[in-house]
Amino acid sequence: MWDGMAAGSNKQRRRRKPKRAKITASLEDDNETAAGDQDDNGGGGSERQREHPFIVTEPGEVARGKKNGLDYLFHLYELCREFLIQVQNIAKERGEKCPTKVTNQVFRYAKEAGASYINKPKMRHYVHCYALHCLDEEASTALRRAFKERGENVGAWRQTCYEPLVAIAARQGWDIDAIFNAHPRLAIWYVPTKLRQLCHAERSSAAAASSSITGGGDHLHF
Amino acid sequence: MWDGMAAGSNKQRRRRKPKRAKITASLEDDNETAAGDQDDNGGGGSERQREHPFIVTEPGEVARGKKNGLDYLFHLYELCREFLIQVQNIAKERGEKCPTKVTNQVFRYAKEAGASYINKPKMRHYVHCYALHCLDEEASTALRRAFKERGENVGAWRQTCYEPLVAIAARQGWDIDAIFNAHPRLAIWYVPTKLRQLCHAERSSAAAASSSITGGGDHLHF
DNA sequence: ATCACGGGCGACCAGCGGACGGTGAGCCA
DNA sequence: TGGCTCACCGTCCGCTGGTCGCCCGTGAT
Repeated sequence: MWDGMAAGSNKQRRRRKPKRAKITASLEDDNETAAGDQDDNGGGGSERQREHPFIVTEPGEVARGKKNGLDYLFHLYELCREFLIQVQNIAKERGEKCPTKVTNQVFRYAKEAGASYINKPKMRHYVHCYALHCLDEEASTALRRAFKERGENVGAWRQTCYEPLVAIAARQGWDIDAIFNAHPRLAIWYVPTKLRQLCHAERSSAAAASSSITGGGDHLHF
Repeated sequence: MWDGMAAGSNKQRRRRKPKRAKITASLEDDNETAAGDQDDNGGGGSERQREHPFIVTEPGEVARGKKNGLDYLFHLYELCREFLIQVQNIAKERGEKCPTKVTNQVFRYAKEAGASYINKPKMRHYVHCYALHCLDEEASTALRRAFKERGENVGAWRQTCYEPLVAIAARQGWDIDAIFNAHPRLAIWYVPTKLRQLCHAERSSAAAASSSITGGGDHLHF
């Protein structure tokens, strides 16, 4: 029910050139890659090319094997906030436009500062998961435990995070932007398109249901 | 002093193709072009192609000849606000991202709604003049009267509007963005780059002057 | 009628917010 | 060790915000 909605309705196909670059080489800093990361990275002189994939963990749990846990994911959002604050301070000092959100500029700054493990597609991908963590930590924790127990993968957990957020929006007049903006750590993140669409769709069907139940005087009122 | 600063410091030249299109034809609506406009538009069957240029007028004064007055200019800003509100209402209804500023989308909407006399370069050009009108109507009126009396052209008046705004910023901690955002009719307009630069330059030189006057303990403090 | 002035706004550009899906890391058998 | 699952993030795209200066309307002569 929370999957596939408003996902395939976009304009056209893209992606026409594979164009593999494959530069490799240029060994990175390599040391101290992740929060509480205890893996030895193999032991050869290889450089990390991607971050380890996330797995569903409960709060406080360290991910085993070549994986990262969700505490680390949420920690990345806090890091981005700190980079944003630095970018804001620099902008104010220079009398330039001061960003209020995590923009491309902030991702660029983070990369230049050596935080190469932060990138835009990843952060945008999990924004709503972080939102749930901010807005209802109890519910977030419960969901993490449930999905860990069932052995679900990260994609399944991520999809399911939409549901409680829409329920929160329902309780607060469906204004998901206002909900984000009211929370100091969340206000700096753009509301994900899909979350906004889900809220809108749910509001519409909720309104339709209630007007068909009340049975008149409310529907077709324009 | 208020002219030429930070104006020629940009990256490179542009404009490589004249490429005149010159479509002409396609007669427009033509009737009722401007607020209080009493001109007959020539009498032939010609269509208006540009708005009449602005001249410096005092409040309440109707521009003579083929000119528009400043009351009309400021009226355009109010119109844009109304178009923004309509765009916001449509966006909320559809569950789409809701603009808080006058964006390209709003200018496009205004044009589609028949307000072809509204366009982005014009509105952006005079934003700081409208800002002065909003923030200190007395000072704005005084400036208009002075420049009208002296027979100055619009460009000269426009340039001079920066000065009292920088003075206002000086009194309020130099935060021009905060000043714009605190005013409900101004908050929907982007702060012009040049105004921001002027505030920054003036703050810097004011700080330098005060630290050299106090004569020690305050300057070179980093 | 002609001319010089000056400013309106068409059209441009760097970079933005947003999205997709091919590599290739990773785990299990 | 081979295979196959799945998600990380390089790379794209439609636009945005911001700007410049050409063209021509305009009033004086």
